[in-house]
Amino acid sequence: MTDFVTGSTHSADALPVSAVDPLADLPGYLLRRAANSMMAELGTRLNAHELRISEATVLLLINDRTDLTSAEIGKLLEIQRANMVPLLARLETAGLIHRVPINRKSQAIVLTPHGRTRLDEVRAVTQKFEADLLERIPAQHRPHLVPALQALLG
Amino acid sequence: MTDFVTGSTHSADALPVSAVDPLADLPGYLLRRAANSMMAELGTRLNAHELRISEATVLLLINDRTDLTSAEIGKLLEIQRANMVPLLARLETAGLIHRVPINRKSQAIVLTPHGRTRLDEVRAVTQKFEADLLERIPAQHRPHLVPALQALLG
DNA sequence: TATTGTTATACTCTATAACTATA
DNA sequence: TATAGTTATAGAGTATAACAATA
Repeated sequence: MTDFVTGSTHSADALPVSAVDPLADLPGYLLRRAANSMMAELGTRLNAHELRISEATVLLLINDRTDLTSAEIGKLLEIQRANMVPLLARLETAGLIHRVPINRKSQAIVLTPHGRTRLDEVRAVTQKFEADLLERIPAQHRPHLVPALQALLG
Repeated sequence: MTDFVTGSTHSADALPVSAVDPLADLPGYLLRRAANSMMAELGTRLNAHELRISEATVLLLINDRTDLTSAEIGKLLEIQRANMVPLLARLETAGLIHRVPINRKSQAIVLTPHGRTRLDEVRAVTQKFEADLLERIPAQHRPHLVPALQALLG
């Protein structure tokens, strides 16, 4: 059998992970491995819609807002101002967003009609993904994940 | 005040994160953000010891084992065989590991005496880091984090 | 035939410094 | 003075294809 996440092929009756990998009980290490696995999975699903995770995240954040600037999106998503430039350029080239001048210095990033349609696809993908992710977690631990992760963010 | 993890400067009495960031309740999104924040923090701490996270992880895994090959380390840590090459080259150049031939095809990766000394430093850093990470999580959620993350790995 | 170690390459995310134009 | 948008660049992690040598 092949593991859904890791792709490893240990049999089900093998020793616990920690016996073969002494790091497998460390929360920080697990956090990185789990995030990498889950983001690889999400990336694959979004790739079918020709979007990167960062691009889909921007679409979800903008939604119907018409007041967000590039710098504000970056702050909310923890993306450097400089790194927003190529990201938004790709979304603009794909016809998913357009720029509405606020003044001569700032411009709002707004979804185009096509962008709104694509956002509906993104929402379907991410909702399915989030549901699948939660289903992998045993019920008794499930309600604790979001609060625990939020605590790590401050 | 500046947040330990995110570096953001929202005041303590601000609206809940989900009010300003509609993604803040999604477990997958939180998983990525939390992992990024924590790994940035760990990276900074290890940087003081001139080690990357991946390098420190390899040292922790090898420990006192003398039977691990590059390919096996890669499988355990989910690092591609090809990406192990520069990683081990850096550790070898730094005098932390050396290679012991197993046969004419394979070679074991083993810590040097200096590597063992540096591993002790790494262990101190990572144990402190893991403890700090857990302390950030409210007590009622704390015991659920590791099992939940392990479930995401398979 | 399958695996080990390796080279080469490329993509993504992330980070910093610096510049301009405007608030 | 501070901020918005941008350019350029670099570091780090990750991924694939391909090769020679050996199990």
